[in-house]
Amino acid sequence: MHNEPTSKAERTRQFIIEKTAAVFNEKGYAGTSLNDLTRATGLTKGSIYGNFENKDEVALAAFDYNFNRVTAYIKARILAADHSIERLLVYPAVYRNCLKIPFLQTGCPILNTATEADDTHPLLKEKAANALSFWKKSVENQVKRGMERGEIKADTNPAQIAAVLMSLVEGAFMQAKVTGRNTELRIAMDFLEKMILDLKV
Amino acid sequence: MHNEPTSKAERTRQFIIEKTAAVFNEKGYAGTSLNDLTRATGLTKGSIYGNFENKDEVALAAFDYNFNRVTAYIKARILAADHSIERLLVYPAVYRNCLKIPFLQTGCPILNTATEADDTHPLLKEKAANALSFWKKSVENQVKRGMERGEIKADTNPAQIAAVLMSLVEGAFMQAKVTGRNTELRIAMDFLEKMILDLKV
DNA sequence: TCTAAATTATACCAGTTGGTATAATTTGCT
DNA sequence: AGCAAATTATACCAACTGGTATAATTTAGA
Repeated sequence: MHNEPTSKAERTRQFIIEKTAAVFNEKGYAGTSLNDLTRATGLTKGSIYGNFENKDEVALAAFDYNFNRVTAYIKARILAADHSIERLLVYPAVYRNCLKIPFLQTGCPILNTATEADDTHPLLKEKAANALSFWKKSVENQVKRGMERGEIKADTNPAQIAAVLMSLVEGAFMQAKVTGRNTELRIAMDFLEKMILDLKV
Repeated sequence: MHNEPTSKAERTRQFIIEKTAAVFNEKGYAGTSLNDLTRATGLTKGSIYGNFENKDEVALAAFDYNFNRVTAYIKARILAADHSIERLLVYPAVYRNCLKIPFLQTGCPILNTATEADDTHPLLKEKAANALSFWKKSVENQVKRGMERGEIKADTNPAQIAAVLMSLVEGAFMQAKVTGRNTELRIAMDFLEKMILDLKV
């Protein structure tokens, strides 16, 4: 983490990303207008276009920012644990409360971006797909680490755990978000927890 | 199924819904313009507004149509089976191939609508939430029926089965749609199948 | 077949969209 | 402090947005 001499423009660029990220996640790409961006930042169009090529570039940067926040939050909690089972349990523990976590209040960035962009916006679609790959690899690596350390049963299939974990989280998150209740989310996360605990040797 | 004397307007209304439903599911509510609607139908704005109050009303009708198609398809396959386990297995069997089913090619209507509308469009949001409730009740009823008939273990929790089944389907569908591959979908549906088979007495 | 009513097309509206020159203002280096 | 360069604001653009009167055309019953 070296502090490079940030120019005004670099700082403004970052400021724009931080202020608009929530708007993009809330309203989607098509639903967010340049006007929304100026309102969210207090800047003018000229200023925004001085730092970004177009709306696309802001949206792409905003997605990275949103995804990064989630990743950093999860990562911190994972590193705080040592045992692989504990580490995997971070996912149900976090998403169980997703409706209360500030930057998840407007929904999961991956889910939001994936469902909007899959048929309409190739660049955003690719970002969402890459985010899923990254997440998948992370989970798989935690499982493998657990197996190497003798903490997780040797016959465990990392790819299976990752696919089921991610599907449960995303599917349950969607339901919680749109129904406004977390009954199903709680059930799904309870189930996921048991599944993870069942991996213990 | 009584054939009421359908007026021209009623037929046109239905025609508009059928032709625009796919567009709404593909581009979303905000991403679909009146222009898209005229292009999809070959009709003019005047004609569309002669049959609908506004874009909202078309979108809401289109959602019902989209959801209905999925429901009808699933229902037909469920009724073709008798044993409760077989009936529940319809879900993984169908969604395993979701990328190839014509009216699911633009994604799951519930998922698409839920993620776009949850923060932006109360009416659509409610429709998505109601669709989830309907689906949940259907699964729960199948499980209960199976328990009454002695086909499903007595200690099964219908709400749990419904929540896990729906989360797995929606989460895995999303991944398949955005990555363009069905590896994770297949894994998740395999898992779901085993879970359902495990309910057998 | 005629005709009143129902339906569809035309032509328009004001407001908004994403985007861009250009002018005004800040920066930050010497 | 002075000044060139980088940054931000202003004012504008054509295209498109959802929506609406009104005119033209169909429809279908007598």
